[in-house]
Amino acid sequence: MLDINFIIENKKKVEEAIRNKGIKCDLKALLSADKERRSLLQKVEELNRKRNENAASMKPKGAKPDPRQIEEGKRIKEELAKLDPALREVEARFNDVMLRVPNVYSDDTPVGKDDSENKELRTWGKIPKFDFPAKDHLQLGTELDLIDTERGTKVVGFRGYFLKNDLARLHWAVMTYAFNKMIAKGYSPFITPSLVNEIGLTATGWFPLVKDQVYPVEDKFLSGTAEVALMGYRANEIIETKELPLKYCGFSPCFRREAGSYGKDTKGLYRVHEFWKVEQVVICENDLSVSLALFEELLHIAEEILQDLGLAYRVLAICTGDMGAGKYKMYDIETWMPSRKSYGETHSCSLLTDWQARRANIRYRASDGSVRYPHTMNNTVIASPRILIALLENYQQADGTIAVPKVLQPLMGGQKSIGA
RNA sequence: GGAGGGUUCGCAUAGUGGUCGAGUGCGCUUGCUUGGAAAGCAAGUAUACCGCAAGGUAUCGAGGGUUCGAAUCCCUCACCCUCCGCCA
Repeated sequence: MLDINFIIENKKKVEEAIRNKGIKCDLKALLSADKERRSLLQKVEELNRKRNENAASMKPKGAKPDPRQIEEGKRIKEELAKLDPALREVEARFNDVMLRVPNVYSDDTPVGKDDSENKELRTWGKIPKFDFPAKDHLQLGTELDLIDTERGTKVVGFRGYFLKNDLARLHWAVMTYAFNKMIAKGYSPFITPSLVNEIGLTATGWFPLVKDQVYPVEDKFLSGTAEVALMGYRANEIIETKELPLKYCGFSPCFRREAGSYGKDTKGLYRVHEFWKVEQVVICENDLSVSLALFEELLHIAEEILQDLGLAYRVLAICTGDMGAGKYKMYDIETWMPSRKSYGETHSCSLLTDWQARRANIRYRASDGSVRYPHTMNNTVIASPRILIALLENYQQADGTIAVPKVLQPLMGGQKSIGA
């Protein structure tokens, strides 16, 4: 959410964001609703003032209230009642659009329609060359009894899967490795709820913008990322400056409907409805010089982990059309996946300025005593099973086994390879 | 799932129809006092919106309702606590 006054003062910039991000949002309707709302509010406030005045003037102890004043009170009440439906209607209309107004984007964000216009910033690592017929992760996983998608489909349905045996261990190893790394970097570790109410989903922008990606469960929802719970964590609170920046990392299962992607990535573990992720979330001062620096930190931590794992990757600056309504600036990290003969998205790093904080009503007391909305940002630390695709495919050996990256070996009981 | 009790300004509490956006204690801030500190004394100490300001309006878990007037009465919901049942 943006400040309505900011929207009014920066109408051009906001319009540009709506257009270049490809968001459906009627700014005109918002501005006219705002005008109506303000003028109605003024009338209501004036009537309230009169009502309070009238009531206060007949306070005297036990004395019989003046019938004329009671009549006056009734009259005011009736007038208020007349305005009430209109005010409710216009406020609902106003709020509805407000929740759909995208954030503006940074000057260095590439303008583009879709992911084809993202900009590669850098690459790292060596793309492996195999002197034997390389297999994809599904073949490797099935042959070595590590992945069972057939029975996964039996038990779950489309996109269902089981991770088995050493791959189940590798999953925990890489999760634990990433989690420990975050703790060492000074991030507070969380195991966050995945079954959640609307508060975090609205705060992060899933609601109402991409509500169709979220599974409902009775009166609750299955969250698509720990970011949802971590943004809800401090909702409606005022944080003391000395606490900032808040550095959180959260592990949780993640659920995504993947609505509208039925034809995409139908084989293997790339696009699934249920996965696990360690996520990093930072809440900091409303100051781009602070938040941009922390934003780079989040990116570098993720890069460091991929480097530790010895996986080749590239960093992309995400263009307006691919970045999502709330984002001010966004990077993706894509990791090399031999079977795709290209990089596949494994990390997504977003800076939201105060767009989420307003929705979550998270505020902080600045050092000058004023109350402000902080900047928030988040990035993947590690997400499995997608990262397992890269590990299986990049680390496959001529003898059909899969090597375990050095840093994960201690977490696999010293095991150096899988499928031996 | 059943029965009962709660939710007030950071914390603890007072407040059962008008003088209550709301008292007291603790905490915190500032000033006085002091060699310094403690104690003591004094003042201040929620948030949002409108307004240049003075000031106004709203908010006592949330949402409805009754009333000229609601923290206070009624209804619905959420959450917390106690007891019983069930259970990973």
